[in-house]
Amino acid sequence: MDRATPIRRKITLVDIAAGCGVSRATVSLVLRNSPLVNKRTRARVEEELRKQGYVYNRAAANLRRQTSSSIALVLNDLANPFFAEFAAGVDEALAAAGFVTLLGCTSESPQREQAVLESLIEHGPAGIILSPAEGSSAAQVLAAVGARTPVLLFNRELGGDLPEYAHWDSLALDNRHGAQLATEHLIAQGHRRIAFFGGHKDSSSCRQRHAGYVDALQAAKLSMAPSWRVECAPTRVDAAAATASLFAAEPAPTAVVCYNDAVAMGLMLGLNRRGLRPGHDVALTGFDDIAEAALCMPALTTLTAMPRARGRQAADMLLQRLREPGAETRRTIASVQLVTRASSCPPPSI
Amino acid sequence: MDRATPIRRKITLVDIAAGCGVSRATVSLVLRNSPLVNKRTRARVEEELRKQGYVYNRAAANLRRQTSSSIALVLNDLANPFFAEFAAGVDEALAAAGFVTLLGCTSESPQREQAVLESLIEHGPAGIILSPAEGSSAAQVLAAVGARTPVLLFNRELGGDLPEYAHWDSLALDNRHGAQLATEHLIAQGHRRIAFFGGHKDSSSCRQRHAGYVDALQAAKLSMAPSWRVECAPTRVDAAAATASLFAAEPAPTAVVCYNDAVAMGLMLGLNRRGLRPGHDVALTGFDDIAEAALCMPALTTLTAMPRARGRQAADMLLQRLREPGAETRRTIASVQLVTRASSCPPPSI
DNA sequence: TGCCGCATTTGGAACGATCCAAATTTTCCG
DNA sequence: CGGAAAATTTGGATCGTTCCAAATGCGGCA
Repeated sequence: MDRATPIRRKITLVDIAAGCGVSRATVSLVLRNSPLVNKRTRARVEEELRKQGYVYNRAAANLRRQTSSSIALVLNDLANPFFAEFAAGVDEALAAAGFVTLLGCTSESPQREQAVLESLIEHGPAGIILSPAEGSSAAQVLAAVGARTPVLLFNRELGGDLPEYAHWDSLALDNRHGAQLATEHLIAQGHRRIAFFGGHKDSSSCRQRHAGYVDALQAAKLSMAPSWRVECAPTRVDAAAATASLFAAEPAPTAVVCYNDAVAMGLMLGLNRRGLRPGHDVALTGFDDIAEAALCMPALTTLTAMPRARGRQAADMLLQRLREPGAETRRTIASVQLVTRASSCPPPSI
Repeated sequence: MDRATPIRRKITLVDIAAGCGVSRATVSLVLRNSPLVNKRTRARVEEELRKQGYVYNRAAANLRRQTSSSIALVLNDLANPFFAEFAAGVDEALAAAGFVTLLGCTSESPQREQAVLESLIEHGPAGIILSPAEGSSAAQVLAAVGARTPVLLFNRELGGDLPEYAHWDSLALDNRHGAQLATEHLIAQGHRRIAFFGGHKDSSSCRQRHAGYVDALQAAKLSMAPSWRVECAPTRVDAAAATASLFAAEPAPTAVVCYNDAVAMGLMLGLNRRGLRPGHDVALTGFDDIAEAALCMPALTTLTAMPRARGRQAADMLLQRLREPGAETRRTIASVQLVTRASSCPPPSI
């Protein structure tokens, strides 16, 4: 049976031109809404476009015009709800500006990051939004993407220095001030023995958050004990396992500023296992305001960075850079907001 | 100082060819690792490529070869952790196969879905992985993408019928069997009055899950009361608000099979407000195994679909389709697994 | 020396769009 | 009606790569 198949070879400008007796150039003008073409010609061409089911070949156009209509978004961890929201925001803003998003995930591995960037750059994105993998270095990223493509760094700093000709914009969260807000809030609740829990010292965001915590304690003239600074991987399981170290020495803290929400959740688990009720016997705060923060028992006091808005902002910053390649480098720090919930209770003794 | 600026115009094959005195064609052969070129020539060319910092222009190559190296991934809701994990899995498998992921989010709007598909298709993806927005119809999607590009439908069915020439593969979850497993588990725990809570009847996944619930009840010769079937939007707030309907008539259920985890979380909230302790006075189960399911109090018994593995599977199915365009349409149903946690307690009276 | 076969290299056309300068048609006005 | 100005259309070159048929160089052998 020789039933007509609707899957035919690709329709191009030439087919349309032939179909309605004009030249390629005219069809091209119609496609781009040029005011040059005659109304009646335009109507004829548009009819033919519809009839033949033409689809524009943006790759060919980009090749000829030396332009690009894509932006690469390279994330260290898409499965993290914070970055998923961020990605949704980026895509939203890019789509609105007529760009498409090329996605790449690095799973926190600098090697994969390098490979992903090398692969994406071959597709000629107009720019790159990069949330670096932990341990990724400026030299490495520069080698992969070259100096032609503008990069916007999100959330983390790169190790090592960039040569001065690579002026990369960045968008970071106000980690320091955020942690300070959380700590001040706990102090205001009446706590005097406050620990900082989770994260690794070699992560820039962890250092910054810890610094904010120290700021607040010093401003309130409160002291810290060495056992009140516990490092662990920023995951629930690790945090749950590390809980014991907090209570290794006397006096134990009555409140804990956690590196992030995941760590805080793990700590809740760990506290429960020790027979301590989080939000009752021990106060705690997180960072990120992931969805479960509002839901867990007790609901978690945390800092929200509004990741979707940050995604839109990152996209807008990069688009702005494309518009003005020569403008001065921008290093934006987005403020974060304290969301007070049940977990940051006053100390039990009061 | 006339320090060389690393930002120059784009380096092409011609630059390399000129730089080491061979022809374009030879350089092209080197790039594609052709065995035709002489060893010494290859070495010379590769040196020059390195020296000039050449980057391959895949778009130009794709244009010439009539190929594509991208796959579009269109999701109804990237902010949902389930889809974020799925996307990470898709990207992982595509990257391994040398493809890049073009991302598109539709925010559950068929209109945006149409727009997103129309935009992405202009970039000429080799195929599309689509998790349709609620209410999206086959005709609409077909109009946007045409019949030339293979589509893999994930998770949901499209409204309306596809013409037979558009043979689209699909990957769905075994909603029916999953809900049946959950219901059987509750029956095994001793429950006799079991409700089905949440979701909309016009959603295919909700119908399927409800069917599995009915299967289990009928197999156990248990009856259902009309008030034990409550519809609500699949969000926490709506579910919390709808809780009262479950207890509108006597006798009230002792266990509840929820449409998904979000609904289950909302129900927990609603129960708490009524002074009922979920996982104690009322047993419940969810669906999806989102991250908070393991964390909430009580931890939620639910069904896991292993979204990252599903993402890899979806990508592999589509890649397989690209390899064999003529192969028979595949409609795969991925099994789901029951994860038993504290929320599915025995009835209080036992 | 001349010819063959093998290994290697090459120039021109092509992919599907856009740019541009020039050609063609239409409109307007004396 | 003629001719200039305006409006519209057009063919050829081009973007960076790959394909292809043909050219080149070289060693071996009669």
